[in-house]
Amino acid sequence: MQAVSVKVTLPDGAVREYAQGSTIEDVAGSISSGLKKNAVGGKVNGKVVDLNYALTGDAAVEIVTLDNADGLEMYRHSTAHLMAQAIKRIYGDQAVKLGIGPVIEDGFYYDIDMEHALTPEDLLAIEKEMEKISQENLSISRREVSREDALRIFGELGDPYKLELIRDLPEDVVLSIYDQGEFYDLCRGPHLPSTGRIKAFKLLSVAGAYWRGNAKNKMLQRIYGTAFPKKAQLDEHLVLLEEAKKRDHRKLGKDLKMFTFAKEVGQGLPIWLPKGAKLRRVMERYIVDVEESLGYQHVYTPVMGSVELYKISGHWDHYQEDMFPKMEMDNEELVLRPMNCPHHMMVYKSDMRSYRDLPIRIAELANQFRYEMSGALTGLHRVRAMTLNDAHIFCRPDQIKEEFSRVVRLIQRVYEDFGIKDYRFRLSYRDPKDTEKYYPNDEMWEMSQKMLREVVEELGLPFFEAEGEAAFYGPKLDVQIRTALKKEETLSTAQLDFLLPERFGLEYVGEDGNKHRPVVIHRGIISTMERMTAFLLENFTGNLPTWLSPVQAIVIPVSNAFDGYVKQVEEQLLAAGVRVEADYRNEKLGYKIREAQLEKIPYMLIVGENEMNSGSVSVRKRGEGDLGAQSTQEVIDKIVSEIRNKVV
RNA sequence: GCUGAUGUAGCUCAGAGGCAGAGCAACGCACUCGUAAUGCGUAGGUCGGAGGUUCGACUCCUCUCAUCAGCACCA
Repeated sequence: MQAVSVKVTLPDGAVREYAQGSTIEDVAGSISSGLKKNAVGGKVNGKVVDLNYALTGDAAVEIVTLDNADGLEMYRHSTAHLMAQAIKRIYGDQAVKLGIGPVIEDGFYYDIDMEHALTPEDLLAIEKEMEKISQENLSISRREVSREDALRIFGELGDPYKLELIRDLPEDVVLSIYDQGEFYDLCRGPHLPSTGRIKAFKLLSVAGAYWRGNAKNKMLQRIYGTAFPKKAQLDEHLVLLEEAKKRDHRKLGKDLKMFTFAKEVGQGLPIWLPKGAKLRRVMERYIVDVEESLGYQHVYTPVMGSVELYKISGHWDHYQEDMFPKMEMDNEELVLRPMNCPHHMMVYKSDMRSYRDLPIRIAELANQFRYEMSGALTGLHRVRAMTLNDAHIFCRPDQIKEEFSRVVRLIQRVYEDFGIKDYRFRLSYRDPKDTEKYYPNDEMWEMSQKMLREVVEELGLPFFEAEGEAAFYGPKLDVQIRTALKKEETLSTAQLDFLLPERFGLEYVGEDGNKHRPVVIHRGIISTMERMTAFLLENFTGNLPTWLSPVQAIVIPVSNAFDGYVKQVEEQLLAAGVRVEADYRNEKLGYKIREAQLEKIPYMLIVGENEMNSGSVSVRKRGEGDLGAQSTQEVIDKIVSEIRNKVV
């Protein structure tokens, strides 16, 4: 009797036959010996599997090697297991309880629970042990177990976290355990065929992490690491991490004298130094001008408000803990405002509104204060005192779409002027399971989320969706960016709100003479001045476009003999509206150039005898170097036009 | 807020139970200079703060503050 065979379709479309029970390794080997050597697993009908996975029926099969994303993921996952095994060997099987150990972007982590607090030195010892286990080249194999067996096995091991995971898995899920030498772990897999395949890895840090991401649970120790198939790739990655640190706005902000913090002033309270204040002023003028040209009306409202105001809005219920505590004066209770919406509601309410008046766009560069938890504070990204480029658009329901699209166009225009290219739109919905956090009105939520989604789809914006990221009063369209250290943050936001108009009893008189309720769109374009500054510094590594640079040009004499001419050039530039400095210090030219370069000033204008005699300056442009002598007037015209056109 | 690490001159960092160190920056003097660091000199510190152990603490212990990483939070 002939053995049953299975038909395997390869990625190039070729169909081959194999005996039933053939493994991925067999398939790879039948294609080429090189592929067999490089294969670490396979993809069967789109599902990633182990190398020794046996084919039971006809299937589309792809060989997974370390050169593709699936292979790299397996590699890192197996490295996480390798680390767990090493830790158990060093600290004892019973002493170490394992949580979860997933693959993440650029690496992996494993959450563990143990008495001993791991230090950076311990990580080195763990790495050593990992290397040893890799040398041992233990084979990694999968076995499937029943739920009862799994509970028994991890019960005997005394691992409460794995037991909890098993209990929470759906009934119909196939449980599997991966073995490598004496070590085994509950895992869906797949994994590399053996520990010897793991060549280059590094444990990066250890930090606390709540079990299952819940602050009410115990805090475990999370060890982060990364792994690459080749040592050279690992080294390159580590260099990139170092480079990223140099782009950190906290470092650049200090080096470029943009901002500082002082214990004496308080945690998370930024002090804008002259250079940073200049950048901020440029941004503020820019955005106010743009907004006014688009029909926004700027207002000023106080940085404090009565608790009553926030009770009406609902902020008091939701965010009381995150506000600076109330001050009781006379018969009033006041708080530093954490948000400006309620104040702007009162701007709307200050007058009778007709349907003809709408939309009304109320804007403010609004200073606000939030008691961010100490651990959340990060440079200018998260602060306790901030100025938001805030606005509230009050419109009729039939105007939502148009107003929303205007906001999106404004975001795009501003991003173009600021040279922001790398961002993603996120539609932020409520988490329907979280009834605590979101205003309970299913109908309102469903309507506003649907409406927002339709608007965004109609605009043809690429977007992704995120549950549980909405504001308590409504869904948001957020613009997500990444910091130098690859953390995702929201820069711009536009939010659809049916709730606050309700709570504040906002009205307008419609065409029909009856009272109607307007809708509010909350929006921030350049975010807070603080966050945008942080972002720009990182985005440009401090090399701000000329129109945003605090100092746009510096005039440098070859020696003090030309100070008079320097003064003359400086005044010409000043008169043309260029932010200019001159370096009259008695130093060598090379020295002054170096300093100006480190300050990242876009234009250095160098003058000596030749320039003085010909009414010219030698231009040294940031990033381009010495451009030679040019007539002073021409150079000024060029700089002015670059500023005017916001060249980035 | 939680877990851990760190805190020494303006900056970057070394050191260590027995007199506190370097480079850069600052200041002074000389050099008057042509595209990323001229030379010499001077000054600069309650070693984050408080308490304790000790004959003696920057060093060891406790507490506290700040910073950093991560978690949680982010209207």
